[in-house]
Amino acid sequence: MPTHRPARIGFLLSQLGAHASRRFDERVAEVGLTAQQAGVLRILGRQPGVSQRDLADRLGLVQSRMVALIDGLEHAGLVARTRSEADRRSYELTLTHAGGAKLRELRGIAEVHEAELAGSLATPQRDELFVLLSDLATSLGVDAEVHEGYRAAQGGETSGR
Amino acid sequence: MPTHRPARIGFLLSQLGAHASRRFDERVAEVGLTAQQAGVLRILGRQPGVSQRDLADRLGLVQSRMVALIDGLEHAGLVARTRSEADRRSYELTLTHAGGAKLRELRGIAEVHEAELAGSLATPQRDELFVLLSDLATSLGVDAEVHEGYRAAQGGETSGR
DNA sequence: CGCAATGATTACATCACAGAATCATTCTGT
DNA sequence: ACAGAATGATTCTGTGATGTAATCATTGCG
Repeated sequence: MPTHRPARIGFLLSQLGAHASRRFDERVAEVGLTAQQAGVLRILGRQPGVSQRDLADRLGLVQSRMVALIDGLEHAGLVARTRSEADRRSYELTLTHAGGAKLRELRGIAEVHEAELAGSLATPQRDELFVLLSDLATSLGVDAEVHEGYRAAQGGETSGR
Repeated sequence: MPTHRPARIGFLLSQLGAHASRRFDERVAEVGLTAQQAGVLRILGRQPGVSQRDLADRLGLVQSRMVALIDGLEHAGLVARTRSEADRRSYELTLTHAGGAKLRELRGIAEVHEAELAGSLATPQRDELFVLLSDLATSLGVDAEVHEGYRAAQGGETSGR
């Protein structure tokens, strides 16, 4: 056995990723949103006017799922559907005024979330960790923009957990 | 805004954790298991004779879920149920011979998995990352043993993705 | 001895999600 | 300009994962 150190990094990433996701879910739930909805608001904040199709691709889910997702945001008054004049099959989705306010609120949440997660590390370590994780994401092709599903990962990892 | 660097570490952890979990799922699926089942085998390998109740607590799921989980492993001939003599309500779960073999197979998978994930980092960086993640896990109370669910985290994180 | 607590099990409800079919609209080739 | 393919949104339906409550046998405590 050449590399006999157990497979810990994969295990830790799974654990910490699950933890980070769960905590984030809880925080956004406190302002009445799901993480998916938060993702929609984020994208619309940076790129108003995208279609449901675009959104679905970006967030890594199917079109049909997007319908109910946008329905919820529309009923909550955070997102507006406008028929595109260029292509009347599609909508141009935009944030309402309330949607913009909610997005700013979410950014505050993200900062608190970050502080909770990385707050125990001293600044140099935090920077170092950021660099290492970024490198990893790049070499693994984990794109910040295109999201690739995210299913359960119960009990796994074999050599840890 | 004091810390104006966007909340990237939480985001990266979620992304990379999802990626790691998904890839691990795929790999264990190739040997006919789910990640949950792999988790059961791992624990039984280190601690034979535990009950379904113990297992459920350790893996962070409910008792009722454990029934079908063990059923599958039992039918596959990897795990054996034996009535406990001390407490005849519960079972003592153990790995069969085939279960032990499967566990060794899983350990090989975990090594390949680790190599895929962390392989792009040079050894010193990999060690550094391991230390940082371990510190994080410790200070966040993310225990390697007690697993805390793991639900979807679609589209979230607000300031990235 | 009798009642509360506990392990395993079953039955039931719910929820997220994917996939197929549908409808309106747009695009493409000729 | 027109017929057929492609595309965006929507609806419907099936499936799988999971939690909760009820049930049964057994144990432990007073």
